[in-house]
Amino acid sequence: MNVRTLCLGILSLQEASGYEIKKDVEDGLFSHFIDASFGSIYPALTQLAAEGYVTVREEEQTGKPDKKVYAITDSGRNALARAISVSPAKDKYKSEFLFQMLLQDYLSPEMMLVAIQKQLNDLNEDLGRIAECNHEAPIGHGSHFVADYGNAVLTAGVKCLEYKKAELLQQMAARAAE
Amino acid sequence: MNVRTLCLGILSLQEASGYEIKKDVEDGLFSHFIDASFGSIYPALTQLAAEGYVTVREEEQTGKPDKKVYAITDSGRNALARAISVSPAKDKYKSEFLFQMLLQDYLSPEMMLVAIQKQLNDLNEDLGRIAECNHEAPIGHGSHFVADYGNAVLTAGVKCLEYKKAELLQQMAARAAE
DNA sequence: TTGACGCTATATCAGATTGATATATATGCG
DNA sequence: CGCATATATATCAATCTGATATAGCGTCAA
Repeated sequence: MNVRTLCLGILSLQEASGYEIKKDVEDGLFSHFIDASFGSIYPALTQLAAEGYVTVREEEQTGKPDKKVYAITDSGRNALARAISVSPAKDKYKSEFLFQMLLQDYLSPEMMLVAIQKQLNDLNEDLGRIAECNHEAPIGHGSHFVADYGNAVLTAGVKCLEYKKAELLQQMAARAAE
Repeated sequence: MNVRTLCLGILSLQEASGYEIKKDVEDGLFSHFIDASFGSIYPALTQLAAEGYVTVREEEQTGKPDKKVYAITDSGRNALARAISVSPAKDKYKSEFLFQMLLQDYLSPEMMLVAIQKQLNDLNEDLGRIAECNHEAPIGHGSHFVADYGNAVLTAGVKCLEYKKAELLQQMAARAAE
């Protein structure tokens, strides 16, 4: 799935500017399972507009710079329906943290502890974002589904890491006592 | 973290050809949290060799084509230690499946069921790969750490989806009974 | 024995994407 | 006024993916 389809999907839920789409995938409903940068979002919106899948409207704002608000068209909804009907690609999970942990022989216990703590913070931040989004603006059944899945997976990660952290602290204490 | 560092990390555990590195990230120890294609692995190895971080040796095989076996050098180990000492980037998780589920209004219940079942299969395949790898070739503490984390997270995903699947089947049965 | 298929193995490249950078408007703070 | 921060759009080099090409070798059936 490319960024064009992603934008169509978000615009099918609500009109938005490029900046707002970026916020959705960074802090919003989509943040824990989608990623996209300005460098792909803005060209995608331009292209979608050229293809007639979205309309643009310049909107003046008070206290903020003007923005371009994009809205999906019927033609865009059809294209979206076609795009998400094909069997989706397998999930991709990339973790530099786990890469570090696999190569832990190159790390001091102190550095491992820092890395684990950072990962715990990241996971808890994601959990917080999910809680906030689902409280503020749940969108149909879909948002509960992805929130439940996200909570389940992230909570399991936290639990596992809390255990690993305790184990490590115990080892460090034992070594210090020698 | 780029593919060059990834290759150095794998080569720090064992010598390998480009093809074998690809297998490691596709079916092996790294499969559930790393991704890399031939198009990035082969150029990375060529570059690492040019920089003196790895050595190459052509190896003839019986019953298979020849291969180029890469081995890490001391200079490469230093570069690796430097690279993994910097705080790792945040995990990236991309899920077209969750994107589909968020936009489930565009999907029939039957299509949702197919998607959920496919996701369950994918998760269980990953769990199978982890079990196999850890049984066959555990590499120090690191591989237990990543296996435990992967098991925890993937199992939580399976559990959540089994529940969602049952819920959906119940709804479909109720609708059919009307 | 031929040829179709699959696995091993390396290589290349167009197209997509990232991450950084540039530019601009507006607000608030000392 | 300068500085920081948030909003907003845009661009681009470097990187990476996904597809494709090429080739050696084994197996198995026609």
